Amino acid sequence: MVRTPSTDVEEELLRAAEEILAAEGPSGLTVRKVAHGAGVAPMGVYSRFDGKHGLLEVLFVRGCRQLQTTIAAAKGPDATSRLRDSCLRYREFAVAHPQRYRLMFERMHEVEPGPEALQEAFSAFEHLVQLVTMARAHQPLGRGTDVDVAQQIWSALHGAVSLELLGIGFTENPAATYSSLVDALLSGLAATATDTSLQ
Amino acid sequence: MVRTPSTDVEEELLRAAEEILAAEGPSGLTVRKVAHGAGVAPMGVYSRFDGKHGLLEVLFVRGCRQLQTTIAAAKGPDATSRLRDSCLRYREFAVAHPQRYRLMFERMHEVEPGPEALQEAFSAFEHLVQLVTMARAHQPLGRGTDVDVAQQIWSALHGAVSLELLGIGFTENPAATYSSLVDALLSGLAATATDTSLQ
DNA sequence: GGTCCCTATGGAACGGTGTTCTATATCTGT
DNA sequence: ACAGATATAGAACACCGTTCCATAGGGACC
Repeated sequence: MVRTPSTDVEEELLRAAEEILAAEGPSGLTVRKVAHGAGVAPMGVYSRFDGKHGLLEVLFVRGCRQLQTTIAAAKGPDATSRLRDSCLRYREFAVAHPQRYRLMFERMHEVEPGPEALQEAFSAFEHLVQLVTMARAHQPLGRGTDVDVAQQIWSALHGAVSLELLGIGFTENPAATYSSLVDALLSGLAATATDTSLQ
Repeated sequence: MVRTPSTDVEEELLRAAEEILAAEGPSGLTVRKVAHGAGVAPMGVYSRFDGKHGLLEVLFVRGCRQLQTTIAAAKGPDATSRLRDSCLRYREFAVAHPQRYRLMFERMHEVEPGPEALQEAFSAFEHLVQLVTMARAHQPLGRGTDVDVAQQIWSALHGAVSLELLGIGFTENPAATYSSLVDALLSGLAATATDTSLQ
């Protein structure tokens, strides 16, 4: 029924798209360039995906999974240190794949991820929530629900990474400043913790 | 020598641009729309400003000044509480003028502010640095230079605001989560402070 | 006041974008 | 081998920022 393509065009399009993204950034990601890189006419992007929007959505989901994988690899003797290690790996991912991070967050308005993409993609955030839950099992951490605390941590991480990628960081050693921020926030969350039984 | 324009076209263009920005967001800001709104041909944007880039740069500088004004209005009995109030006003500005904040940071790659725009515009950040300096005169606050600490604070504020404006905040009460984040970070900075004489 | 000239402007045109349409070439099933 | 469906290539469309150029308009001088 379904004609099997001679070459897997979808994979070729995604390969070309990620190559262009890494080389030229989100601005260079045009339908014509991606199609040309895959040896296909622009129409292929519409038959295989839902136009540029669908292509970007796939790249968005892929990026979120990579980010989750990076964070999930955090190691440490206890839950708190694993949470801290996850925070540090968050920046390492963004620094290692700046164009991908830009596409996912700075240019999220172009991606316009649908509910399914957001839901399935942001299990990365739920993983952070789990880290918070486990850390809270051993020590108090912040106010509000686990989601609230995870959101606060994510906010700080994203803000630091975002400003650094935007090039408007005024600090000399971004990694050290980032690390200090993580230490200060986690320390402050432990200090300002309240009863979590109400969550 | 210079022909005086019948109406101040520059002001009219900026008025139309800010009107469109507030109504439709950065995506709706097209040269043709702005020129039409000002009753001028698109060419006017190039004779009065340096094309769309120059127009966006002016909007960027204006936004930074508004942000600085908002933050500078912070009140409090001591420097620490003024710093905390400034942090809260930061979010209030973003929530009150979301499209402007988006243009300034989320779409900064379209604005491409030049060195002069960055220098004169980001005196807002220097104001934050001054707040940190004054707060540190009364209590220890964080590690590193005043700029380092200010950068950490700004990172957290921007990250929280950015995620909220992106619509990927999973918390129920964004204002409360934001306030908790500020409290936790300031508390943590005070707790993780080291000798600042090395700055 | 009349004339000339310069300048700023309006409108068309250009290259590029995402998207759509349609004729065609190709592959599948009989 | 043939008939039919299908995916594709290429042109076309609307929009974007930008540029070019003829022209209408006001300022300077007589």
